[in-house]
Amino acid sequence: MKNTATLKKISDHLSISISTVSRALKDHPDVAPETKRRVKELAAMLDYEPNAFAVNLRKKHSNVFAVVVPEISNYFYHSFIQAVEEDARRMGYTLMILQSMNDPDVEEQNLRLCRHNHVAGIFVALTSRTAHMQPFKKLETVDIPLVFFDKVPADETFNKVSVADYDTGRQAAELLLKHRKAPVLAIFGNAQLSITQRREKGFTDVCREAGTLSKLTICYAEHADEAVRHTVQYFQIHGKAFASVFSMSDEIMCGVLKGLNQLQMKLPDDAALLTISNGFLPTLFSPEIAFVKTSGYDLGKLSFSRMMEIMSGKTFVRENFLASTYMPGGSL
Amino acid sequence: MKNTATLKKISDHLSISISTVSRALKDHPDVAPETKRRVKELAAMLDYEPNAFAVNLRKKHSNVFAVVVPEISNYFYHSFIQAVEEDARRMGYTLMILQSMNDPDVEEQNLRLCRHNHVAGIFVALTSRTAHMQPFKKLETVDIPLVFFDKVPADETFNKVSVADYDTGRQAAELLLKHRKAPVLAIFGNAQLSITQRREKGFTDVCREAGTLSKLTICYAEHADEAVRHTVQYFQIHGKAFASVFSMSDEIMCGVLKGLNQLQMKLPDDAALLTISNGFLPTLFSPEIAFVKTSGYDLGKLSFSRMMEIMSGKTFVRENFLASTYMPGGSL
DNA sequence: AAGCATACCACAAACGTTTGCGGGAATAAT
DNA sequence: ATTATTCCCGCAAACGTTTGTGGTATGCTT
Repeated sequence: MKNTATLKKISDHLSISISTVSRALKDHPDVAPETKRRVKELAAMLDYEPNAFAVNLRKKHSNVFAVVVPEISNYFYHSFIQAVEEDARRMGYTLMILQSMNDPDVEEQNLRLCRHNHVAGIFVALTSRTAHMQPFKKLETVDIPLVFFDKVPADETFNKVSVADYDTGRQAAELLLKHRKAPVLAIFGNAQLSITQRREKGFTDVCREAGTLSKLTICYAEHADEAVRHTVQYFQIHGKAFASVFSMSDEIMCGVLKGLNQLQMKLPDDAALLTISNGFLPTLFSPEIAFVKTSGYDLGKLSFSRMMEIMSGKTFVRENFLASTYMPGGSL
Repeated sequence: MKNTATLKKISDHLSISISTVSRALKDHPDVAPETKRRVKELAAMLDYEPNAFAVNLRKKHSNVFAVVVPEISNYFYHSFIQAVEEDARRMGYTLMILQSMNDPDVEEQNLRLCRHNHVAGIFVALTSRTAHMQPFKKLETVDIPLVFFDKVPADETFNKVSVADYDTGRQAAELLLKHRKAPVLAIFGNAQLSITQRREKGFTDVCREAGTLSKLTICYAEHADEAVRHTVQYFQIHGKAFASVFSMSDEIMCGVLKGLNQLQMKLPDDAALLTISNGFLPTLFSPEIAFVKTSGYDLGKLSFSRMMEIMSGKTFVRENFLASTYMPGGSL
């Protein structure tokens, strides 16, 4: 506590001024090479580290980025954070991770915290119930750069980085058609969400273009157990006529698997299964589930580089999209 | 940027001194009620928030806790962090999450960062390869409280909170015996890890006490695919004589499931399955896998309250243990 | 010898807050 | 009327750093 090294202690010890010590440590041309050497030597010996509080107070901003996500217990956000953290560390920044519990109020509270700590920038994935963008607008007035990812606002004036959901939906449909897996039962998530709408549009567009729209059955499941019900019911109603099931997310996929299990149906012979996933869960089952991979990790890398661009003055607003890739599995 | 409210602005506006404003905002008895009212009113209007940098510089410590884990992509640490984050927020603290990539060097670097940012306290789960405790000792000299969780050091002088691994192992064995599921194939993780050793000891102790040690077969798997191999091989060698499989972790459980699937064996009739888990994965399968739950969430709650105790001066060192609970599932 | 540039360094203000101390005015006690 | 007490409030130092400004040697040019 008492023995933490400061500029003052070094300057006293060397009988030079604080400012000279400060400049010596950052190789300012105004200080003699010999002085620099002595200062650096003593600093190393005392294990000196600049007091972050003082530096921040002086510079008026800190070197921490904030990541605000609806919930941290989510593999997608996990890998996103992982990617951002890697780059942040490399650039000398640290990360502050905040979760909104999918509650707009908590989200706003988190933003206050960010402002309050003068973070260098914020990566945010919106709550599904976030209605007004006012708190975010406020951040721009205090010069805190903002990058939205995954769950992004409709507002045109923000920087956004998101998964190319439409293309991902197309990709999935094309795969199923290529494997001749029609008729198909497609189970999507909450129909209100834009992510659902975009993926569904991509999926159906391909079916329409291929003229197989009549062989497509669509339903929606908000939770895994709802997906179980749909799976069981649709297969029984249609007399097991589906050649495949498409699932929009990990959660739905788990439900489908349980449903098929109840029906005593085996993958991939009794029915094929294709899902969209970030890549962890599908490989746990056997056979492994084929999926179109939306990489949180890649999204993190992209977001970070976008953040850096913004901070370096490239201030034009834009939305970036990230492509998905197919990961084969025994279920298809 | 320019229009952020400060004590000075408020004091100028009200023609009183900065110190009075400061005291008024924190209900210091030395300031008149009427003055307090006016100050608070103006502060609210200007949306004043104290500058965290200045406060920290003055107070010489920040209100952020650090959590240092080997890797964040782990459901157990996830739920731990979740729990800590909840309590931290409630107490006005924020969280800084650092991952060590299971690399002692990165771990040390993270600790430097913590010191450098004068965090209020650190929760740390050690890397599996962390050898020397020197960097941790150093933290105590600068008065940063430390709570180890999950992966804790052997050193007696640290505060530790961990899962009661021995008891958890016992609990699992007792359950299997109670359900008359001997003979049993028990698959553990890396035999070098203390967590493995404690769980195995608990498990075998129960078998020994019950006199069923001869019906117990033990093997070790470092990864999921190794568990697959073991499952397949042991069942074939022993002519499917096992009544049940015990798995020490989620990863092993996934391997066992794949192995049983290859063998065309169905749960729970052809073999029962019991695992130790934090509670997410076992419920994804059907039938759902029975497990003994080691709650990262509960561990987080316990760790936080321990941290608070330490910070409030209860400085005696000790190790706390957290009990596990049985979660029934169709696999047993 | 006078002028001038160069190299090196110290002074001091500023960032915004907290807090010990002291002082003046009003009230109460003697 | 004098002293003691209480109630408010301001002064100023401190936390550790960064940075503009200015100053003093030294060497160099005419």
